[in-house]
Amino acid sequence: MPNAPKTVTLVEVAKRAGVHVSTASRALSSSASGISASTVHRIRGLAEEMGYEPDPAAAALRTGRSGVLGVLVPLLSDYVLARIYEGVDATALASGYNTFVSNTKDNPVLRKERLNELLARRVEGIVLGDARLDGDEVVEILKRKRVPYVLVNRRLRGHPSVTTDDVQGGRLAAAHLLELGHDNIGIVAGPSYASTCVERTHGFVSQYLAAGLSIPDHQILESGADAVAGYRAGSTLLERSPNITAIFAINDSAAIGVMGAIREHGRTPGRDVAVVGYNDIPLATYLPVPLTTVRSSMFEMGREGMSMLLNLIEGKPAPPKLLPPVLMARASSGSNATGGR
Amino acid sequence: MPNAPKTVTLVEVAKRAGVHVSTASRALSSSASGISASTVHRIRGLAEEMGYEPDPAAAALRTGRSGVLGVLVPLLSDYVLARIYEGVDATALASGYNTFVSNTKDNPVLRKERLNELLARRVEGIVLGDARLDGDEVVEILKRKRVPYVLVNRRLRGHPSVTTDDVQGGRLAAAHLLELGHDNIGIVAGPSYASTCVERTHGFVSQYLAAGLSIPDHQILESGADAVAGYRAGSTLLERSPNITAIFAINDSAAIGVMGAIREHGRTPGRDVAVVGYNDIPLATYLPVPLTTVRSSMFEMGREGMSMLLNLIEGKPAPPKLLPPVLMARASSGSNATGGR
DNA sequence: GACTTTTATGCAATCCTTTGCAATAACGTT
DNA sequence: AACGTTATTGCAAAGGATTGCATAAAAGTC
Repeated sequence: MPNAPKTVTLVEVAKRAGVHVSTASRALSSSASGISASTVHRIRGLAEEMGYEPDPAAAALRTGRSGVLGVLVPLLSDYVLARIYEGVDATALASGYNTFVSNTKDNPVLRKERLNELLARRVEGIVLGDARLDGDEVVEILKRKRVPYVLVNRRLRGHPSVTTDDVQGGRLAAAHLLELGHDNIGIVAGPSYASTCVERTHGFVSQYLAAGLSIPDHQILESGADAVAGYRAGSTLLERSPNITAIFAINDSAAIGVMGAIREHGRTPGRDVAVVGYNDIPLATYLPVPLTTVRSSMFEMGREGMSMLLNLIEGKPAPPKLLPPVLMARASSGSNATGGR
Repeated sequence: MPNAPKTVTLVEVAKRAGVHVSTASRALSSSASGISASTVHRIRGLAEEMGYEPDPAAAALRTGRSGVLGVLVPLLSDYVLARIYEGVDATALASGYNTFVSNTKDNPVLRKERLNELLARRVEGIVLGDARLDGDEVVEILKRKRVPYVLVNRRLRGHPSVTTDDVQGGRLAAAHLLELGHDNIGIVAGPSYASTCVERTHGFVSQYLAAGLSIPDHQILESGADAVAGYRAGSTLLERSPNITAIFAINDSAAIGVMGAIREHGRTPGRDVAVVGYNDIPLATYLPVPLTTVRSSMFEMGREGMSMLLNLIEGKPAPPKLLPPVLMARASSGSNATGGR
């Protein structure tokens, strides 16, 4: 290597300071215990001046701590997950950790592959954004191997998690549509392996039941979670039951797809058919027909999830946490825009 | 530590195989040179069976290669950047690398901080998604320190990059609106430090000039790059010049904001005012008024950018690369939907 | 002032792989 | 049969930081 970057090592700093490496090491450690204030000051100054940066590989090798955490998400190009990850990563960085994030596309095979890559990298813990209700091998492996982990976005009974109170969110959406007098509802329910979708749908349905109204099974459509899926499910619903007056979609992307379907059926979202989404992605307000939706705190969820993981790593307990959702009423449900932007 | 995860080390594999660690190491390396086929087979089998995974820290310490690359982007929760990153990361994974990705929010101070974190982590190269035209300290540092890097999304003269041909993209948008007879145009031009925005605008304007039409300066608005910014700039344009018949926005998020502004001014996007965006994010087709836009290959850009970085790391040359944009005509420009979905 | 306690620093081992060099064994050649 | 090759494997050092233990110096005690 002709142009080796030649980084400064601790020995060089120590040599220059006229002390032993061990002294230099201690002086630079956060709890510079047993080192006189003057040498601490001197060495830190010298290290700074020489541009010394500890070699993470050497430190990891010695301490067994990689300083790296893993994050698995279904899809990072989904705003919701990206935003959660931003919260996760910001918090990790603030605590001196870095994160590896990987897409799993909700594919069980890919999930295990990605998990193994993370474990091979010796991550100290994992934030899991794609937990599955239908027998989640990944969480089982994590539990068995005693790797600290926290679920975000989706949750599983008996595992540490930070999620939105999705049952409550579903109820909010239902209460809103009930208040507007809708009694013939379609639901784009998303995939059945995602707790988010199941709980939102359940909350919605139970609120209607509480009002003495039931939603027929053929008007609750399992689906994907993106705009295309929303479009397809929306089309099916409108064809199957043309007299539906409102559609609840388990997230905003699907809701946007639903609006597209409504338009293609020659109707107008918000006037002819009410649409309610979930998450309140930033675009929601700015859509030609602003979207009524249930706001969830994505960034905060990531932040809290990472905090919980850091606690777990330190051996502290981590009770599951629910974040409260808020209804944002806008034009797509034909309501007077209470939520505003 | 009562519950140390006790990972299997190479010594244990070697001991169990009855060979020296060095033999085991060589047997497991991809080019198992100088080791008999039989022992290679035996040791690999044993390693697999024992669940051996090499310690990346130890390997990195010895070889000086961390196996990690860095990625800096303005904002990962922006679909465009997330999608580019997915391409980057997928390609890195396929080559045995992992990536650290960080948001810089287009903030110069944050950029330097994030860069230093990546360098402290000993990344072997960096993909930069947020290069700035107004004197980019980060690329200068990378160049000076001889850290391999590739620009994606935005480019800078004289630096390796993979970007969309944004001038051409701007031309396509302009040609489309010219064809539809629009001669009074507003432009939501985005930030002036981003080559994407500058080049798209320049391409657009030059195409109009070529057609003998000029666009007045006060109808070209510098702005942010998200929906809010698009909304604000759109509002300003519509108030300033009510007789504008078409607006070109430098990306789809801004375009969606513009459509919101148009609607709030009591007009209908696509009928009263044509809107053209850029990138063709998946939502674009499914909007209540489907968005005419210039498609760019985001995933591919990430993939190509990472390939180029890997080449650079191996010392191969890396000429800048331009990807061709494609116009997707939809309802927001009032055109008969040629582009389809 | 002799002795204990505290404070500050040095010593050396350790973490796990990788790799240049040495050594041995197997093979072929004339 | 003696010797040069080639094929395998072992040896040991290196890479950079951390940390328990030991030592030396300083401070404190009666």
